[in-house]
Amino acid sequence: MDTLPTPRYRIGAAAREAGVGVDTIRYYEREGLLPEPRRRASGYRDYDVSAIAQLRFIRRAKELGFSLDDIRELLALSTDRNRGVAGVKARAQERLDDVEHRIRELKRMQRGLKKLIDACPGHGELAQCPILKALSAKEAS
Amino acid sequence: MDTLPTPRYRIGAAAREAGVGVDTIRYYEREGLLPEPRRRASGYRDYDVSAIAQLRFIRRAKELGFSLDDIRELLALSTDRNRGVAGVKARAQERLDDVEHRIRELKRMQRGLKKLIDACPGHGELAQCPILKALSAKEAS
DNA sequence: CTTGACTCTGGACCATGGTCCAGGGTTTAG
DNA sequence: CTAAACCCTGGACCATGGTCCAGAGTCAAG
Repeated sequence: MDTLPTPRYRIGAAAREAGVGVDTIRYYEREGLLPEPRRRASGYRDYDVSAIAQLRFIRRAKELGFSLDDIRELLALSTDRNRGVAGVKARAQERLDDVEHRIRELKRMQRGLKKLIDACPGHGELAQCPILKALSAKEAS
Repeated sequence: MDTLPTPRYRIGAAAREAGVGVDTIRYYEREGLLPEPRRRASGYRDYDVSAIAQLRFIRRAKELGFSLDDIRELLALSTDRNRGVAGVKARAQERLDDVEHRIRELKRMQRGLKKLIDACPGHGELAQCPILKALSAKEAS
């Protein structure tokens, strides 16, 4: 049996499939996050499913809090036979530590804000507002 | 008894007191986050404790996740006798909602990352790496 | 064969939150 | 009196992550 022709995408279709903008794709290519795709005779970029997958990878990684720099590195590791798996795991662990740190920070904020909101009657003199008091804003000059 | 002379600060001292940079203070002033201070005969900015307090307010609010836009609004509310207290409380509530939303998002990331890390042996074939698999990165072209 | 939708390139532009610099004047310690 | 440390202004510059534009070529439907 002969292989089915794999689907091909022009940039617009690829963008729709991956849920990103056309300009974003070209931007990622410039930034080295996406390999340069084949070109059609017309000069149009010609993507296959693996490019779509990589775009989704980038999107998901971004959702996991990776910066584009992080992602570039992750992609590089994914083609490095030596440092590969261990490197990827280490990156992921770093990202997890970072995420957990951010959760702790946000919980601190949450406690702070809750305390202020609970203490605030929501009416009355500005001078009595515990939120402003706590933040101690004053006019100068 | 006569009033004690209130302490006065030049921009450098104010910056040290508030824990921000000199350029940052001038930036906040340009952006309308800090009132224009008095000037000395020399033209030097002349701050008092309330300006220091306001700088600390800005710093703390930023730590609570407020953007400079948010903070500008908070400062405006704090001088608005009508919408004042209720407005401030509402802003704080919005910020709390936002913080809680971000905590939920980060916990989602945390679960995702944990699952990947636990599944990854840390060695072996790249092709077998569950982290890369999950993110489905492939080379195109 | 025309029209509209799509694509190309190179480069400008956006918001955010600063940071740095040049070319001056001021203040203070020794 | 001088040198160091400080301050002034206006404007350039930085990273991040895109977004938009002009002017030109390509492609599909009717």
